[in-house]
Amino acid sequence: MPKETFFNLPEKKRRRIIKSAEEEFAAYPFRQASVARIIKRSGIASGSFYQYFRDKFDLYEYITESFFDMKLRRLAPLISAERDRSFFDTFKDLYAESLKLARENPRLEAISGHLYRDKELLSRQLYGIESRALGFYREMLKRGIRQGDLKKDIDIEFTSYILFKLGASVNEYIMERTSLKNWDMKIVDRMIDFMEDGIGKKGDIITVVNKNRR
Amino acid sequence: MPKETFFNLPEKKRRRIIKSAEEEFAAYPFRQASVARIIKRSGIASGSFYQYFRDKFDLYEYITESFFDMKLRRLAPLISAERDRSFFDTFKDLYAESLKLARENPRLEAISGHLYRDKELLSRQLYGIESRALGFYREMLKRGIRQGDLKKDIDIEFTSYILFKLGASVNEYIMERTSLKNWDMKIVDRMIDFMEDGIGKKGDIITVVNKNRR
DNA sequence: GTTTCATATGAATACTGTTTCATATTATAT
DNA sequence: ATATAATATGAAACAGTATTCATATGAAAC
Repeated sequence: MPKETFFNLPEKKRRRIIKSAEEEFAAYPFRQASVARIIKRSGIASGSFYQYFRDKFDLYEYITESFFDMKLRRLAPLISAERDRSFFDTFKDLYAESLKLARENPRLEAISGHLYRDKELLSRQLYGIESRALGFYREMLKRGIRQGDLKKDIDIEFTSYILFKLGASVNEYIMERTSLKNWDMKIVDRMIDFMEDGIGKKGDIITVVNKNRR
Repeated sequence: MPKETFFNLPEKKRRRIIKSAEEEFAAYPFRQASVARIIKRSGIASGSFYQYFRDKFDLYEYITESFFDMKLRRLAPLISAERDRSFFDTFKDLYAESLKLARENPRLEAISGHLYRDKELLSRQLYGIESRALGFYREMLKRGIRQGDLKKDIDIEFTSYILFKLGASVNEYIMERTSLKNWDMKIVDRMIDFMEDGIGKKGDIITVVNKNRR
């Protein structure tokens, strides 16, 4: 947490500092990001920086935590049990929303892109992002099985890990390409098809649709 | 490429240097790996280091390239067209072999683990590891479709990317856990099931097995 | 024994990095 | 107007980093 001094600052100055920091952390992973450059860009003295923040990580943590908080606030309503959507539809909703969020905040998205590639950072307790996300997927999978949307013999531990990583990869895939109209969601659909049915060609199949499928 | 001086060295010394370097690059990603520590551990003078290698990257490149060369030599026979194995069986063979390789060379495996997380390093021409691997998956997919093992409407570009990332993730998953007997291959089977059929529960299905399926 | 060549050495160089600290400035309260 | 507290400042300290270079050592050649 930044020091009180930082929060006492006039908003304009505070915003300028945060913006400079976001730019820096978007351009470079944490370790390569330079306090010196953040200072230069935001036009404050190096001494001041340490009046506002304990150290580089303090600022980094503040920025990323804020972003994840916002993300969680936006995604939480989508998994509410009352919505009565199938596992895969919920998954799609979550994806649509988090892609929208990413497009609205490309800087923050770039920052968390770096974060996801940094093992050491990922496992620092305060975040526990990886384990939080895994827990989240685990619960979704359990519900999916209860609802009859998923095979009931899947390895939850393994599958939650795979979905977590798959999600990050698809995100990267989309972010690295320019966005044409509706293109993002086409990719998401492809991923969900992949998750749901795989890529294997079955024999010639006659399917008797399960009645209570949502 | 290391300088000639390096290759003129007595084998024992050469091996000691390489071992120290491997330990360093296994413990730290490239940028954090320290030439000073490699020097200390291998007991050579800092000046000598630069008699042997152009710079830190020269040594790093030498180590990683050697590893990938070996890997390729071991995997290449498995994709020979004469083997007449299905797409998924080939995939499994490749996985089994590269896991064996990883278990035999944990240090080298750790090094390439770091490498896969480093975007900048991954895209340096000399490697082009990512694009090489993607090309490899692309060809496998095309053949899988020709053989009738895969759905014919898959997006090859997207799917090869996904398989590449999925492979790396599963590798990580396995490497992070202690190896019980046959446990590795159980995980690989799970991944292949996931790839082939997905996790979605179909309706009650009657399958008419396709006769020319291998 | 002397010359020649390859190799070995570690102090010195030339950074870039974060963080501290004593001091100056400004704002607030009395 | 004075005292007190909060904030601003940039030089300096400190801890690294990779790399260079002049010199020393050792081995082989003549």
